[in-house]
Amino acid sequence: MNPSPEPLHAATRRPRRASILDVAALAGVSASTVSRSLRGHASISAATRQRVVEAARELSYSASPQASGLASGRTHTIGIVVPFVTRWFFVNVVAGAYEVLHEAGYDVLLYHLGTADARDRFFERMPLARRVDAVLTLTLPLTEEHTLALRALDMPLVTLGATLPGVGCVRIDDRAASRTAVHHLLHQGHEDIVMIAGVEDEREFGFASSRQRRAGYREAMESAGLDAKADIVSAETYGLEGGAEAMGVLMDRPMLPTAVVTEYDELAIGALRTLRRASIAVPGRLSVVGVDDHEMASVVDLTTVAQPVQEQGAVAARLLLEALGDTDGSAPGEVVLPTRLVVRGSTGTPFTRTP
Amino acid sequence: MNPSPEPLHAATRRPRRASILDVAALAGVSASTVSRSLRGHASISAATRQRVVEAARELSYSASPQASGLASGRTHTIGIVVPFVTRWFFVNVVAGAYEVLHEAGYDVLLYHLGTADARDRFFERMPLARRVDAVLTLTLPLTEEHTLALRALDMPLVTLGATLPGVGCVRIDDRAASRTAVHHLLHQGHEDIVMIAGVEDEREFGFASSRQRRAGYREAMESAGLDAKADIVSAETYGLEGGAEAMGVLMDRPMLPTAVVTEYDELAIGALRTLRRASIAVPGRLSVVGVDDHEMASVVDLTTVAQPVQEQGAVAARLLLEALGDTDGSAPGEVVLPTRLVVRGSTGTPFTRTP
DNA sequence: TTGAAAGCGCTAACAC
DNA sequence: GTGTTAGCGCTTTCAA
Repeated sequence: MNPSPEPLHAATRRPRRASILDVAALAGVSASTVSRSLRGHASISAATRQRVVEAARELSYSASPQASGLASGRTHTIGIVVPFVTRWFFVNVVAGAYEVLHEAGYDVLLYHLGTADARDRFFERMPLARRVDAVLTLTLPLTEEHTLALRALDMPLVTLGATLPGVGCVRIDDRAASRTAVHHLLHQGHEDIVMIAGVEDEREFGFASSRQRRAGYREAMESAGLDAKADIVSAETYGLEGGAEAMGVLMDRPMLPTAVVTEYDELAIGALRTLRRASIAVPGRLSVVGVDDHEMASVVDLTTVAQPVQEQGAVAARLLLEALGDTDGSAPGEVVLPTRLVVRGSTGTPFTRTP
Repeated sequence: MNPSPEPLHAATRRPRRASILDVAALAGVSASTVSRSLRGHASISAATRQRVVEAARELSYSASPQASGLASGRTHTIGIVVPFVTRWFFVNVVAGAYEVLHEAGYDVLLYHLGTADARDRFFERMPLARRVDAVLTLTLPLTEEHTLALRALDMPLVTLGATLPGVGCVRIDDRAASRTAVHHLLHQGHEDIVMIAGVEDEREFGFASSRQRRAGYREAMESAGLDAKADIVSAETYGLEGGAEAMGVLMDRPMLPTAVVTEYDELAIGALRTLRRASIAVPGRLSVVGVDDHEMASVVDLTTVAQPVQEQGAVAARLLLEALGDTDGSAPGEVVLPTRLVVRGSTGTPFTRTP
């Protein structure tokens, strides 16, 4: 083994990256001219710019974001704050936003705020300050203090899946989505329709969308004159396992409903697992419908109300870029994207004891 | 509508964030003392530090990462480079790494390099330079030029799922994982075992793990004296749809094998969807086994070889932190994590025409 | 159209 | 222990 892994033709060590001065020297101009040329300022002669660009290429120069950020006050970075980094919905929203932001030259700084405590700490210390130019928050249950801290940042802000007064927002109509799911079951003749909804811990998981979807379920039941039958089982944990357990709870009851609607697909998928293991026929004995159109919905043949996920991320990103362009804080819009029912094999006519 | 959304009690506008000088003034010390106190330098009297910390809290001061980065040469940011942002494996690796890095005070900058072109552009412009302190690359097929550019960065580097000579690496034994899957089928009496593997485009998807898993399959078949039957079908696209289509291709052949092993679970899950739609019994007519233990594997009852995913991310992150601590470039280790067979309901004894 | 000079907000080397 | 003095590598007035 060679104790010194460096080649002996020294000078190769730490090939200090070229600075703006190196480029300036090579192009025979001043640093300011380099700066302006490279950022496409109008007031630079084509010839000069040409020389500068070539010099920069020659030295593989690109400006230090740190330095230019410090000098200009812009970071060219967007912060995205998510409650779950691994869940299908969030992952896809981030992916959608990422593409748009990256295209526009922005880097993405990801913050994962999985617990209410993490959120409290985060908004207290506000690591976003001076690190990003704008913020996208996903579906986070925010307290008064959180939103105040966010506003104090005084930078473009867009929320996704949750509304904040006066803040740009992208979402679907969660109530309508939920109603659509229930209506589908009603049309098939179901009356005993129970909802499996997400964790019911306001501080930790108080997602606005969750409240809305629960409300949508109740509305649909009510408008069908089935208020008395409306019944919501809350999952104990987020995701698949939560749905699986909730279905177990439902099965322990004396009477099984004929249909279940879930707040989101992962709950439905978990429920389907429990049903399969218990050999309960779907949709023969029980129909199941979700909301999302999760990638795996097609695999388990789940009927669901599809929402555009990557697109929501993309739209949110564009809203942010728009706000970043304006100097005046033009009215931040609210964009509501459409959902649509996707009928698959997990729903059918209700089970009856004596057909 | 109020045309001026600002409160009239002016002065609230843009409450310039406190700088280190403000804190220094309030605490009655110099800027350097503030800097040292806040970063826990040893040579500061407890009393002074106390005063500084309080002053900082009072003004909700926290250092600008831009400025401190520029001055110190460290960014307190780690770059993670992934080929897919939405795929289960990558998402979970990122999540595992994120927790560890975040805990250690590092921010995470995410780069998505979905196509070979994107990779070429990325490594040419190297936006990582001066933006991060260390880099974690996930399973990327890297060309000579890419790795050179990466090395020229001269910062700690760890790869996950792919080995790079002289670079720290975290992975599983992909060949062994694949062999385990095949052995499981062999033990059940299968001989007609076909592999469904990922896209076979070296430039775009030439993942090392893919090559290794294919090799493992061949080895296992060979050591069972079944070389002649070894047969690999490559998917056309990455993920579920790829597996679904590949299974379709397989079904169009005159003879269906009795078992299929896939390179990773999403392919297996896609294959299962195709099989269900074609009403081909699993495992009655065909057994299916994957590699990963994807979250959904339990839902579709898929037998698979489990690998620890978040843990791989966490281990990689720790390797990075270690390298960041050392001043000498101590030998970057290679960590190989164990896999284990998880038997579920998608595998069974081979189908025979005349039982 | 270009250059000189003054920072951006911090940290680090050197004094004391 | 603590303060002083230089920068880190850019952008941005302000002049020319």
